[in-house]
Amino acid sequence: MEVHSSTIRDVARLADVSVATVSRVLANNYPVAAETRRRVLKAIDELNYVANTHARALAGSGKKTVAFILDNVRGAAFGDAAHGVEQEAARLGRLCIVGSTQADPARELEMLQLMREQQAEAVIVIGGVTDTEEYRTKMTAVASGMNARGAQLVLCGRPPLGPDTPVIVVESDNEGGAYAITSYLLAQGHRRVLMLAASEHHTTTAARVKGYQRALVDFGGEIDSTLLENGSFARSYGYERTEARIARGIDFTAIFAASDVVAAGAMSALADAGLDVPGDISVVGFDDIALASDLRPRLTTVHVPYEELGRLAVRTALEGNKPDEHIVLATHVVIRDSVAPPQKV
Amino acid sequence: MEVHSSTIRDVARLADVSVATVSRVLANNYPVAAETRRRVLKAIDELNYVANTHARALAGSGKKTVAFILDNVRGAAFGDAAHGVEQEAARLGRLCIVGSTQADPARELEMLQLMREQQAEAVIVIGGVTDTEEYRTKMTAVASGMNARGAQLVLCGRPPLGPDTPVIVVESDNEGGAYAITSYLLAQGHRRVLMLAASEHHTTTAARVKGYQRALVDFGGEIDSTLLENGSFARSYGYERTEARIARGIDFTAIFAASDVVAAGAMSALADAGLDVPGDISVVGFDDIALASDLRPRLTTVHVPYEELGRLAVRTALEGNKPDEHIVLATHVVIRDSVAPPQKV
DNA sequence: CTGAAAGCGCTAACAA
DNA sequence: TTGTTAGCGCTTTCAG
Repeated sequence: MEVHSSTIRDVARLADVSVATVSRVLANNYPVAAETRRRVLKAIDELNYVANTHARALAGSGKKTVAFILDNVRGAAFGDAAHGVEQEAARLGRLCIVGSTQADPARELEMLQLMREQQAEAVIVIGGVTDTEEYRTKMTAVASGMNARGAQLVLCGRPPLGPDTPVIVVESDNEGGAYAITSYLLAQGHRRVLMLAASEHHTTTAARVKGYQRALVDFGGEIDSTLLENGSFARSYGYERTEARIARGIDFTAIFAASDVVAAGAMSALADAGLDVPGDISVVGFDDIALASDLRPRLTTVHVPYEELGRLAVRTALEGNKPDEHIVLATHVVIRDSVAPPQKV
Repeated sequence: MEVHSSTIRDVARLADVSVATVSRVLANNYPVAAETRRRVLKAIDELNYVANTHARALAGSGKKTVAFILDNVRGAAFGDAAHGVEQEAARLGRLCIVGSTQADPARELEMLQLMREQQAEAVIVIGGVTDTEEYRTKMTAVASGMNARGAQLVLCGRPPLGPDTPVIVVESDNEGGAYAITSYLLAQGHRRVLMLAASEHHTTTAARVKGYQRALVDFGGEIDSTLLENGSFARSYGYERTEARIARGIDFTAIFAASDVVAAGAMSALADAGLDVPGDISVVGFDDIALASDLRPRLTTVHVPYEELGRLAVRTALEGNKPDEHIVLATHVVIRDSVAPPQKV
């Protein structure tokens, strides 16, 4: 039952004016006699007329739109970033289009293309990525293509592509945060810190691992590769890997989880094994999502300003003037209750 | 630096064919000589051509879109629903547009209008609402208006508007869930259950309060209005109100928070006051978001299938055939560790 | 203050 | 297999 919806012409006919006049009362940007305006408004109301954005956009007017693409709308961290994007876009009078990719690179490219077709003024890609040659090539092409038609690609929480690529990058200092929290653990006396990292070539994880290792080295220790686990950002990974390490014999005094969610899983496994945090084992996370303060003990972690990241991504794209700006937001350690000096052996 | 982006005509010129031919290779729905196709593809590539969705939509083709509107992208529960919507929309080949309203009714109406202008095939409004006469009137008008032009309004997690209104409703059984979990508390021996509800006329809260009170009455008890608090769905409300009640003297043995997030706040206040859960006070929540299993003790709560709610909203709107279907998904109690029989006095 | 008419970029008959 | 052309619904000069 495809109903023929009423157009501006129907309104014009009913109000007995020209379409131009209707357009003018709609846009409210041109003098129209009060009586005429009234008639037009009445007709609009009677016909339940709703303007067609597509026609408007084609004719060169209409609201601009901002698009954002993320792995998954659910993740608390990305949810915060999405919120920042949405907020700022609304503030600047833009509409938002979203797409999620389930971490599938092919789907990411597909969404990117879709967003470009939508004539998005800016497309914001949120979250880390597995860095491959192919990814860089394709993304660089997208960036140039968008730039050529006056649109802007923004990488949010992901490193730059390379020199001279017209892409705005807004990320947080993952390496610095990891360095800081590892140092904190070290300063408390821990020497064997198990790191529960995500997949190896994922940019976010890579930076966090790098900070962790740099702290270890700077502190005069060495890097024990058996203390570095690779997996994912899932809670279940934190739980299972911790459980397995416990079963194999505990050869660490602290756990550095690459995300708060993974930390939650680890803490849960520790509790199930009858181990006390931080009495027996200390645990730290990364992200500082709301969950961190609800865990018991409350989780010591690295704060990442996700919402601000999202807001800045939009603002820089829409109001900035450099198509290749690179912003790095600071992260900082938030000390709560999940760390204590290691037990005497 | 508004760059003139290339159009289908530019491609046609470069490939030395007509625009129709270009359109045909793009749509891939009509025979085109291999050699011609190759030339066109090459031209597209060279010009970095991206089709214009608006023009496509106007000409009567193009991807359909589904829009969804929620209070706030951050909330875990709504995030799950949003995820369901996004997933299902993608599966059915639709693009998603989002808007958030910050619980401002005026903004909700505004977004609704915007979504309609976008020619959204379905507009899904997620989350409860403060039920007023004005809300019903306006929403009913929107529903009819959309229906008249073949679009569908869907209320997700919000009750129906009234008879004969062409709006699909997909909600969960809030009253039943509240009844069940209150009964559970009662069966454990609790008689004085403090309910931390949100704002009074909010549909979601109202249903939960109703279930709570019905259980009380069915169990032969009476309703003590001093045990019903009204506030919001915020964590801070849970914390502060609990803190205040403790200070005033504890006259309850269990707390029923209207959401898990509020329960988290309450548990935190309890812990800070040196009270043990469930030793001293039992606590239950509502929603069963991921947080519930991370709290210590793990929270006994009512499971609400948010993601499924979102998925169903899309599916029913796009594939259903009744423009006024009303679906109610069951909820159920998830027993974890936050409830114990009340202490002997 | 109002109207007529020329597009915006694309699709889909209809011709060839 | 390819080209020509008439719109899709709206905005916006340019003329009254």
